[in-house]
Amino acid sequence: MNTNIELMKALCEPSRIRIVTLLSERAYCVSALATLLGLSAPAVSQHLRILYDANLVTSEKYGYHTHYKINKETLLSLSKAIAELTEEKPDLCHTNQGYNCSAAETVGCRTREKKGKGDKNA
Amino acid sequence: MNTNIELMKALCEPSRIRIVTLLSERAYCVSALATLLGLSAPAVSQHLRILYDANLVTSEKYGYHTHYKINKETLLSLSKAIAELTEEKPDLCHTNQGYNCSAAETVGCRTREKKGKGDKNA
DNA sequence: TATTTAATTAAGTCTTGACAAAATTGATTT
DNA sequence: AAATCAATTTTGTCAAGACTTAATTAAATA
Repeated sequence: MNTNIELMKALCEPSRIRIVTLLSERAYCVSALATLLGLSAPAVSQHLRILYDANLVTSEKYGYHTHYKINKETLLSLSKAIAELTEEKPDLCHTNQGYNCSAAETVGCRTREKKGKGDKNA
Repeated sequence: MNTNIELMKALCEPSRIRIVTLLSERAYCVSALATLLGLSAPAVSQHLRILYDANLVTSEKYGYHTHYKINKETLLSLSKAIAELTEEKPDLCHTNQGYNCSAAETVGCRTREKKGKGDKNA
């Protein structure tokens, strides 16, 4: 079993997300992925090792090649975990390790500005 | 709008996953999160900036404090995108940028070993 | 207006990890 | 067995980014 943090950490890297996306369409061998991604085979192999350890892909050897596939079960469990973050929870306000943040009454407010949006210069 | 890669990159950091998990239970101000996570307020603020830019959280000022909440819409869209990776796709084998990996016939196989599992020593 | 408080930004350090190149492993084929 | 080929592991470099402290900003209250 994997924690969601392990899964997210494994998936967080752009190249690895691309690998998983490619593997969601079909199985590929290492050198195929390397060509498609424009990376060296060792680099891809290292990414696959991380995805494999996180149970996000499976591998099988066929002659010279090793084919990698996504592990749908793990991806679905991650998807579910993320969706569950949006579900209503019981109010744990006072039980949270001694920290009791004052309530969020609706008073005047001003939201944070997006970085780099708007006030570029004049 | 955010690409899934942007979202995953924003979420990939352990502290940020913990922040989102905490915010999934209730809104918190920056200093509350800093206390709960054992980090400095600037560190938390920087994480929140990244989550905010990725549309994963929203913020509102209440008096001295700024309350942060998760953005359920974005989390659900990410959850959906991950689930969609597991859906069957049409075979794109030959259209993949010129790379035509040989088919994956079922032959003898041997799977990769988990790192650190098993052969620790004698 | 001066003071106080929370949050943000800036500056600098230090760790992590992505990548390439080289060396190694393991298996297939002649 | 020797040659060949894909994949992995090893080694080293370099950049990205997480974090702290210090400085700054912005708002609320006296």
